[in-house]
Parts: sequence; C-alpha cells; structure tokens
Amino acid sequence: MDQSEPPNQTADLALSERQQAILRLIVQEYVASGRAVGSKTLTERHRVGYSPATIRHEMADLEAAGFVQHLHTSGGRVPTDRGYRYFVHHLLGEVELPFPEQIMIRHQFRQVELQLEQWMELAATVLAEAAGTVSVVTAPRPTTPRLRHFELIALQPRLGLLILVTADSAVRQVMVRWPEEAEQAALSRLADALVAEVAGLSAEEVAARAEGASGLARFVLDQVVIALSGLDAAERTEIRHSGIENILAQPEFSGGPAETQGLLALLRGGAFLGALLPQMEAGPDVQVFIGDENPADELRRFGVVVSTYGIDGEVTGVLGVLGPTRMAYGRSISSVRYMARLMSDLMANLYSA
Amino acid sequence: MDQSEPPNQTADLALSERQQAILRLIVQEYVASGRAVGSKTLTERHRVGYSPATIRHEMADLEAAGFVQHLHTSGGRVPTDRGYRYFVHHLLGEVELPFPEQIMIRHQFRQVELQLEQWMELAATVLAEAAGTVSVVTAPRPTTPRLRHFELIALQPRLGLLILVTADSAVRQVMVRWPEEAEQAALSRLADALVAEVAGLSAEEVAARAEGASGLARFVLDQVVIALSGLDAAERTEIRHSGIENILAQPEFSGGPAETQGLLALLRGGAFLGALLPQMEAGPDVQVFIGDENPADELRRFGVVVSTYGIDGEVTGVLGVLGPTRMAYGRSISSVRYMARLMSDLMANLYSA
DNA sequence: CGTTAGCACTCTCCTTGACGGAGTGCTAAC
DNA sequence: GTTAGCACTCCGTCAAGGAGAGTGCTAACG
Repeated sequence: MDQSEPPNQTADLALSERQQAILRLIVQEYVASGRAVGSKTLTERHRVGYSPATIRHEMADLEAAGFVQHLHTSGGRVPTDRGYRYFVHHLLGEVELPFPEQIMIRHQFRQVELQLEQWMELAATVLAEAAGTVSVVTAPRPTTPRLRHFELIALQPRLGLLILVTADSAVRQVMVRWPEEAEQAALSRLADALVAEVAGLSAEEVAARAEGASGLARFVLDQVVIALSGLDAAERTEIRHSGIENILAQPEFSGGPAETQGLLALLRGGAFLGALLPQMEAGPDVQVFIGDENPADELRRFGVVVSTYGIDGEVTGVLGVLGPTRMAYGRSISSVRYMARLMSDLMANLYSA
Repeated sequence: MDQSEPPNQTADLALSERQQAILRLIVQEYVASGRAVGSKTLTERHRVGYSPATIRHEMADLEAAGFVQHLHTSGGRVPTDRGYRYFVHHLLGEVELPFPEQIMIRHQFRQVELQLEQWMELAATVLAEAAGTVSVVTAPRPTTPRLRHFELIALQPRLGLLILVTADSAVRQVMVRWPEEAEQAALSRLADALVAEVAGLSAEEVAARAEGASGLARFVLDQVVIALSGLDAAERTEIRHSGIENILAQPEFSGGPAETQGLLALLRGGAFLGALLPQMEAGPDVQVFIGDENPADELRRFGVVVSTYGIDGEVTGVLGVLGPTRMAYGRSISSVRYMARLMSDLMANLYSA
C-alpha cells in the first residue's frame, strides 16, 4: 500500500461514513463470495443498522460516483477498479500477516537456510500459499554486479568453463572457446592471477583493466566482462511462480481453457513484470496495481501486489502476487510485505561480508 | 517405441489386414478429431473400399477383441488402451521428425550453445512445441558424481560458500558455517591444496580421504562429500516442464478446472517420473506407457512417452512428453527420440574432456 | 428530511421437454 | 462375403417456463 498518500485526501472523500462502510462490505462480500452483491444479502449477512432500501439508496450514489457497477440491470453490484482502489487506500488499514503464519514461514526457510538455490523456489511457494493466489518472484539482481571470484576449467583443449561468483554470491557459468589451446594447470594459474587483480570490480572496471592485458588474459577478462554485464538481462528473466492452482479455482477462470491459457502465457513470458518495473522504482514499500492501473493490456483484468526486496542500492529483486481484481488485497499485501522483508533480511545476512 | 519387440508377435496378431487398417483409421481419426468415430464418418472422410455396414461388422469384432470401446450405446467407437498399444507397436512404423523441424531445433540450440544453464529450459520448450503436448525434462545426473573442482568463499567470519563443480560440469553452491573463523586467503590456500588431492574422486573416495584429515580440512572435505552425494536427490527434483497450454486446449481438459489442477499437481511434484523410472532402466530407446500401463494411478488417463538421455553409465537424465491417452503418438515418439539424441550429443561434447 | 415498506419490473440461472443428428445392430437381399 | 434398409438409442442443442434475486420508484412513517 502506498503510504505516501495521506488518508484524508479530498478528491475521493466525498464519501460519507456510511457509504464507506457499505463500500467496504461490498468489497469484502464480493471478494469472499464471487457473486455480485445486492442490498438484501448485505443486510442478511452483516449487521448493518439499516434496511435494504436505505442500502439501495447509498448504492445508487456509490454507483453514480463510480465505485461500484451494475453488471446486469437486475443483479447486485460489483466494485469497479476505482472502488477497489478506494478500499485499498482508505478502508483497509494496516494489515499484518498472522503471527502463526509468520512462524511457519520462518521455520520453512530455516530448513533451507544454507541452500541459496532454493530460496527463490521456496519464496514463491510460500507466498502463493500465504496469499492464496499466484505468486511471482524474480531472482535478486545486483544494481552493479561486482566480481568476487572466477574460475577457469578445461573441458577440452579448446573448450572450457568460466564460473563466476559475484559479490552477492550469485554463481554463473558459461562455456567459452579458447582462442588457443590451454590446459588446466595454466588456466588455474591464470585465473588466480587475474582474480587477485580484478576481484571487487564492476563490469566497467574490469573492462578498463582488460584494455591493458593481452593474449589469453585479455580474452578471459573480456569474457568475464560479458558474463558480468550479462547478469542483468539473464537473471531478470529468471522468474519463479507458484500457485496457479489457487487461481484456477476462481470463477473468473472457469470460463473455459482460454482464460487459463492467457494466464499461463502471462506468467511464462514474465513480460508483464518488465512493464511494471519502471513504475515501481519510486516506492520501496508494497505497491498495488488494480485493473486499469496496470500498464500492460493483458493485466487489465488483474490485480497485482508487488514489492522490491534485497538491499537498497546494492541488489534487488521483485516479488509479488497476481490475481483477479477481485482478490483479497489485505491478505496479499500483508503476505507480500512480510516475504519482502524476510528475503531482504536473508540477503542482508549474506551480503554484509 | 520398444524395438525389442518383434513386429510379428503372435498373440496380438489375430487381426486381419483389414481390421488393422480400420483400427489404424479409428485411432488416427479419433486422435485428430477428439470425437468418437462411427462407421459412417470413417467411410466419408477416408477412402475405405467398403460400405459403412461392413465397417460395422469389423468394428464389432474389434470391440469383442478389446481394441475399441463403446462409450454410449449409440455413439461411435473409441480406442481402448489396448487399441493404442497395438497401434503404437504394430501400425505406426518408423517415424522421424520432419527434417525442417530438426534444422530449426538445432538452430535454436546453437543460440545457447555455451550457456549450460539454459539447455534444460530450451529442451522443454522445444520438445513441447514439437510434440504438441506437455514436455518434461529432468536435469542430467551423474551415476557416480565425480569432483572436478571446488572453491571456498568467505562471506562472514564464520559463514562461507562452497562452490563445487562436478566432472559433468554441474555447478552447485552451498552455504557453510565454519567451525572456526576463517578468512579468504587461508580458505583459498586450503581449497587449492585439497582440490589437488581429491579432484576426480567420487563422494565415497573423498570420504575415505577425509578420514585422514583433521581440523578445517576435515570439515571442508566432509561438506564436499555431503554436497557431492546430495547431487542425486537434489538434482533429480529439478524438473522443467513446458507446454501446458497445448494440452489445455484438448477436450479432455475442458471439464472444468479440476482436471487442470490435477495435471498441475502431477507436474509440480514430478513424483510421477519417479514412479516411472524403475521401469525405464531396461531400455535405452524411447519407451511408451499408455493408460493403465502406468504405475501411478493419477497417470492412468495419460499416455507417456519418455527416453533417457546423456552418456551411458556416466550421466543421465530423462526427457519425455505427457498427454491424454488420445495423443499423437507418432509425433511424440519422433520428437522425444530426436531430442534425446540431440541432448546426448551435446553432453558428449561436454563430457569427453 | 432521512428511513422504511411495498410493488411492479427485469434479468439470470436452472430445469424441462422436444428435436435433429449420428451411430448401432439386425435382417434380408445381392 | 458384402451391402442396403430399418427400427432403435442416445447425445447435444435450443427454446420455453418458473424460481430467485435485485432494482427503482412511490408513498407512508417518525
């Protein structure tokens, strides 16, 4: 939730106390049931101090103001994107993940504490479960990747492996073809010497050093630069997601496999995250994009709750959830916020070397 | 296809030429259309030299023999598992992936030739596309992983990273807590010394060496043993799949999201592959499991076409496709066979060092 | 003046029933 | 052995009708 916005904003606050209460109920009821909510059901299931007729009046006003919407002439009301937005910004309040869940999540991470490779996977799984929708996690990516170490390994006379470790402990391997034949002993010596020289440097800085080198050393440094600067694009595409099951159960997706396919396509490419990223740099806290707020067209039927995580200015990733606009924003926001903090803590632990 | 079985097996061959032809048509038609096929449609769409009535006679015989099946009293016939089996073993013949597709696939692999990490992903994608169903690819796994190299990296005084490279160029990283404080220079020296001693050894052999060591060296070697022997289980669970879209379009899965969820659960766990593996060791070629032949219950509605790939006795993975029993076996078998060979070639290139 | 009860109207969803299409098995003729 | 004809069965679809839920409007109430 974007906290920079003051809770008493004038434009939106043409709503009376009662209208706010009703809007809140409509959203909650609709999110829970999935069916358009009418005046009668509302009075039946919740203790509103008024009769259905009064509710109807207020609903009509809410509709005029664009917060709720009629799908059919005579079927209850459904929140509009604007209604959801108002709900999230003004009616939701501060929500936090229930403590028992926090415990359980921490416990699960303790199990794989030492296996970096599994963090992302686990984060996706856990987030999906906590939020009850689809989760998305991108690998953390250093803003300017710095080299910690690299290693050269001979596979064949002219073919080898460059294994590169960055300051944030990401490991990357690339095969390389030597310009000349090289054997393991020589490669190891070369790597040791070069690492001593360029450890701690960024891609640019390594490139500068490469200028002065020649022969095999020059070649190797060039490859290091490529791998190091390639971390951006390559790692960005590494996106885990989990929990499609959750969202498939929703009535929004029971309309045949076409819907499902669209969703899968969205997740596979991960392109939608790319579209979102520019808008995210601004705030460090959890951000919510509802329906038409989303930059990409394919997302206009979805709600997205995302946060960056990692260490500010050093290494960052993105994590969040995706669901129909009719989603439990409270739960999603608290889950995403908690996971982002947890992952950040884990990374801080790793990076503070 | 299991080629060990001679094409002229006696038990099954109670079928006349004409019955074989009809069965072939039924399977092809049903696979293509997805609707039960009757005598009339068959004569309309294909040049059979006989009238619908004759076809009906033969169909009745095929049904009595258990090759086709009546779903409703009066809706065409559908092949049984046994019918598919007969089709695959006796009627399919040798199929090979069309040459243009071969070219395209090779081309795509050339693009990522040097990026090991992307092979699996690409294999899954390409296989799904070629076969038109869901593909599954497990990471190649050495039968007895041998150490090629490892590296120690200090993160914090008592926390470090062990990066381990096996003979087959798999890279694995684990965080470790040192029993005593250690700094980078000392760790590097230690790693160099130990690598020189244990490079090329298997987990067991390293364990034997560890016996003789003490102090930090002993600790590190123990960790190496753990990581090395852990490669089995850990990598096995690394399963990529692709192409769910393809299968969701099938009428078998239009029956609501429950079906889809079942499929997703199947793929996520990858448990079903585990069940299949014991039965696979036997044959090196592509193997086909149809319906009730599958060991796991959840698979009984599916057809599975799988093959191992890699280098015999050294490093192997599994790759294959999964679809409804009503799947295009010809296309699947040729795709899987081709991909298995291609991946094997790639690995041979890597491993022949 | 805000709130509530009553009423006529609308629209969806589900059930029901009828009908055409497709396929079968049987029998009789070629 | 093959084919034509026929009666029968069953599925899928489509239209009609009723139940349920909700609305907007009007009029009465405190």
